[in-house]
Amino acid sequence: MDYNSKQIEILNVSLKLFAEKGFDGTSIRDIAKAADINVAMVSYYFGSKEKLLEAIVLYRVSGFRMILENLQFEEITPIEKIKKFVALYVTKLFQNKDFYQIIHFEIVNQKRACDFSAFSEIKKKNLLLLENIIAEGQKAGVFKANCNSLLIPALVIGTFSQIHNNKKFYIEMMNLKDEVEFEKYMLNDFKEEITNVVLGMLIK
Amino acid sequence: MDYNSKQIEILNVSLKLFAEKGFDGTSIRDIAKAADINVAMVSYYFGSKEKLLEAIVLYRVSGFRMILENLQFEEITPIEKIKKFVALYVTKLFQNKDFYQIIHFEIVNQKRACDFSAFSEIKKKNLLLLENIIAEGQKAGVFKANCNSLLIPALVIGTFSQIHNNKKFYIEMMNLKDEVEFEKYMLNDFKEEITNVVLGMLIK
DNA sequence: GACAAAATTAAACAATCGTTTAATTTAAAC
DNA sequence: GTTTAAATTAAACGATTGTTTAATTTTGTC
Repeated sequence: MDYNSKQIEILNVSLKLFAEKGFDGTSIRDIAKAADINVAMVSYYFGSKEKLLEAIVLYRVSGFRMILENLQFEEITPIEKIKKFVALYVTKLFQNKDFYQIIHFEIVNQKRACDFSAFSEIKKKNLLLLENIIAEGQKAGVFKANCNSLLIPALVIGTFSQIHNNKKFYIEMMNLKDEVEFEKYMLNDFKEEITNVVLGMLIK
Repeated sequence: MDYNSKQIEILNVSLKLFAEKGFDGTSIRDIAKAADINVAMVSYYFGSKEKLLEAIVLYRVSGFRMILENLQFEEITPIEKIKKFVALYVTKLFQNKDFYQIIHFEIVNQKRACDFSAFSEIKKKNLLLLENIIAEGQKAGVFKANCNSLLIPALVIGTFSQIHNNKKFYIEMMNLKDEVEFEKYMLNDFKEEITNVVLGMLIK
């Protein structure tokens, strides 16, 4: 799939709108207005609104080229690898939060006949990588024998989403002055805190 | 607010449908069909579709009578209190997962002019209770001095939601045989695992 | 500059949306 | 049994939905 600049504009605009207002809450006319195009262009380029959603998913997933994969071959301790793993994960969540917002709603909301297997495959690969790091740490005698690796990505993604979705609540509770400070918190303090939680689950 | 049995039926049916297909993805005719009523009855009883959503929120929140509050006065150690706190939290999440599904989407999706302050107030009260337990544990010398109490409910709710929203993925990854086994996992093993994570964050 | 393909447009399409109407049935009160 | 209010209904309302049409403009090619 190679899209021209106008198609990419449509993909980005509708990604943002779908994340903000939901797929059903966003009309093609909303998209057309925001992307400054005619209503017919979505059907013309993508076939239908639902196919546009599929195009968004494929477009973003294909951009998910595993930054994580290189971790395997770095010559650092398992603990350092876990730190990097979580840090990269949080950064990626932050950069793609709109995408995650959409996809997680659409996965629950099984209404759409949308294929998310490409997304599942990436999750499986990430999980396998994590298991390898943990096994490495167990072999080295620094990690506990019994730890549920499946819980870790769920914990990182879930906690991140939970806080980000309730942004206003947490800005108030943490006495932050604006959204900029909140985003700084997520990329710095939160990243560190959640890393420590994960390390606490693993280290003996 | 006291609703008759027919109104409660509408509230329950639309709660389920909104959780499954989203607010915008559910039509009043869908609700009417599922609740076996005429389409006009929703407007007749609740005024509008949006007011029905508000009624659902108020109806469920009012039922959220703090089981947690009694924890304060129990004569058990802070560690036991945290264990009970998390266990009650997970149970409540499980029982109200449809409601959480709706409210979390609607909080992000600021489209609706819906008042969720009643929900925020409950969250604040729960947070205060948790802070008291933690302070108690710190005074007793069993909990760390620096721990972000705000992170704990986010972690419990977030991880729970993340796993529950990706039910199919986790059933496959955990080699569970059906949804019944999955629900058992959530109420037993998961509850224990997430409790240990929280305790790991707190205990010295 | 003529031609063909692609891009873009405004208009119309039928379907569905939430809501209202006005008529009818049911229930309760006396 | 009559009266009155509440509950329920089918039908219609105008607005909006996703999509298609057919006409027009733009673009690229020779």
